[in-house]
Amino acid sequence: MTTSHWLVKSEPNAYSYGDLQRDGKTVWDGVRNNAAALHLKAMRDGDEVLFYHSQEGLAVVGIAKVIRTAFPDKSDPAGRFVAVELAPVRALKRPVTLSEMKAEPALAEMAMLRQSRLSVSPVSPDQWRTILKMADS
DNA sequence: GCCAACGTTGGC
DNA sequence: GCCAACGTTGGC
Repeated sequence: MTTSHWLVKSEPNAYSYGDLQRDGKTVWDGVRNNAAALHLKAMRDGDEVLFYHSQEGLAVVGIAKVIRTAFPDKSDPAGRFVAVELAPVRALKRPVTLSEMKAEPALAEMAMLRQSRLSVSPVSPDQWRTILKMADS
């Protein structure tokens, strides 16, 4: 079975990568965008996820993994959206900032750069490798 | 704080 | 079913 790679955004003052490390795992709910929800549904157990801090930090700071695939998001009264569960893997040795990512030609096609408001987006194997290299991790 | 991008809502 | 108005996200 092949694993895929993803990127999720979170405002660190709402929920940071440090919070995920402290908690050990978390329910990734509250996504209210159809494109993002499709990506959540495509996640498989063990898929690895870049954790990006939006608003403050503006950088990929760590790696998480999917430990529970999509299930109904209890915080959605209409019952249309889904959540997954994530656990921390490791913090990056060095955060990779948005400006570095924008300056890297290998990342020009990255979904999160092309559509800045998308809170859950796919990451190709090449993009994944590039970002880890930029993080020295 | 401002504004661009983009999704959603509601009048017609 | 179209499209203008409005709300939200997120970078600057």
